[in-house]
Order: sequence, then structure tokens, then C-alpha cells
Amino acid sequence: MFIQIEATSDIPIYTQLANQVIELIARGQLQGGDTLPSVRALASDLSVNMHTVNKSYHELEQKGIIRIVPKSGAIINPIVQYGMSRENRQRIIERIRPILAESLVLGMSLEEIEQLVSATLSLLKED
Amino acid sequence: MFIQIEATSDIPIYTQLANQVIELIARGQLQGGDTLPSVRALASDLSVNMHTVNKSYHELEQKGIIRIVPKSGAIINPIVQYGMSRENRQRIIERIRPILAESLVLGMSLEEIEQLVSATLSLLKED
DNA sequence: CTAACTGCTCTATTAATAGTATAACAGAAC
DNA sequence: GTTCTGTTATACTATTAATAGAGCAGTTAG
Repeated sequence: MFIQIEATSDIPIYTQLANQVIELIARGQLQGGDTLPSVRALASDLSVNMHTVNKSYHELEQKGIIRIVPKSGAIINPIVQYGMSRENRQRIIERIRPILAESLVLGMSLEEIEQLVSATLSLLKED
Repeated sequence: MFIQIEATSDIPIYTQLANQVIELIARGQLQGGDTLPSVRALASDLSVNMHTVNKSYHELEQKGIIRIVPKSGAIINPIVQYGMSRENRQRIIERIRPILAESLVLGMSLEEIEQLVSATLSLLKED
């Protein structure tokens, strides 16, 4: 698990952590069935508090990305193709919408924005 | 100016406000040269504190979307086509990247994501 | 079986952020 | 000249982020 936390970032540590786990899954370096390190182990590894890692794991669980088995560990859910619920889809739109609006206002064309999205998606698939 | 604030939202008021101004500009309902209401007027209008509106305006100024003339008012900058700086572009990517990664992990295909982006961009252009 | 490890809970503290509130300053607009 | 403007300063409350330590109870490995 290659995870790096930037302490100076304005992004909360537990969000940075969740985002990086998500990227590892998107990239295939973590797969359904794989287990995440214990909250204590990862906290120690990152020099971060146990509760911070715990909060991160629960955020991932709430998103439906992992499941947490009490007294045992955190397991990555398999990616369900075509399993995107309307709620999830709506949540994604609400998060992406202000960013797209800002891109338009900053002078990007529709084509430029779509190209930026494609490029970023490709980036996520690289090793 | 049709702006609505959701007090119960987990999104800060000043962010909601800035996002809605940005959408109004993207939609063409606000154009370069137009002025925003005074911080006091808008604060009173939205039943919100003056400092909250002030913070919102400064966020918009920092993004390069408006300029604030001291003792005068806030004026919307014209949209500069092809004026997207590398810094702005990078900032957009960093914000959109974790959302795209999550979409992939939740089971969306590349095509579905690109379609969702296009649909959201169209939504932003509607009246 | 025992010991180590696990997620979970509880309590506490510190620091930062969001929002409100009031007041005052000085320039702009009418 | 009065009103309105953005700006600054201070203060207070509430919430969140992060750390810290302790303990509980189930799981797992030796």
C-alpha cells in the first residue's frame, strides 16, 4: 500500500486517505476481496492517529466501497459493473457540477473540458 | 439575482453562494461588467451575515471571476476565451480527479462518466 | 488455551473553521 | 453632506479535524 499524506494540505487527512484508497482500487492495485491494513497498523505507518484512519474507513464504507467486519477487518467490495444507483449518480453530479461551471466561467470550452476529463480518466488508469 | 441558500446543507454558505454566482455567469444571466449586490444588501436579502457574503466575494475574486473595487463594488470579469492558465487547469484537475476515481470504483464505465459530464454541462447551459 | 490483534466506544483536549454580531474607518456616490 | 460602500478589528458560539489514552469484547494465530 503506497499511501502518502500531506500534513500541510487543506484537505483533511481522512479524506486524503480515502481518496488514495479509491485511486488504488480504480487502478486495480487493490481489488475486491483484498483487505485493508488494520486501523492501528495503518495509523502507525502513516504517523497518524487511529481515529483518523477509522473515520476514513467508515467514509469508504458509507460510500459502499469497502465493508467493515467488526473485530476482523476492512474488505474491499468488488466493483459492480452497471451497478451505479440513481442516488450515487446524483451525488456524483452534485459534486462535479460546480467544478464544471467554474471551468466554463474560467474560459474553457465544452470540448476542452471533455478532453480534460478524458485525460484525467486516463491518468487514473496508469500505473 | 435568484440565489437560494440551504441552511441545512453541509456545504458552507459562502461556498453555496459562490457556486450559484458562478452558475449564473456560466448560464449568461450574469455577464462581464455586471455588478454584484453590495455585501450588506445581499446579506440582508439572504438573511445571512455580511461577513459571510464578503468571504464569498473574496473567494470569487481569488478565483479570478470577479474583481472587487474598494469602496465601490464587485464587478464580474469578462470570460476570457482560451485564457485558462496552467495553474487554473491544474486546480480543476485536482478537484475533479477524486470524483472521477470514485465514479470508476462505483462501477461507471469511461463512456458513462463522459456522458454524465456532457449531460451536466448541458444542464448548466439551460435556463 | 492463551496471547496478540481486531474494531469499537468513551472521554478529553487542542486547533481550526464557519457563522454571527457589533463597531468603526475612510473613500465613493448621490 | 449624508448615505452607502468595502474594509478592518474584535468577540463569541458551534462545529469539525485531529490527537490521545483507556478499556471492552470478539477474532485470530501461536
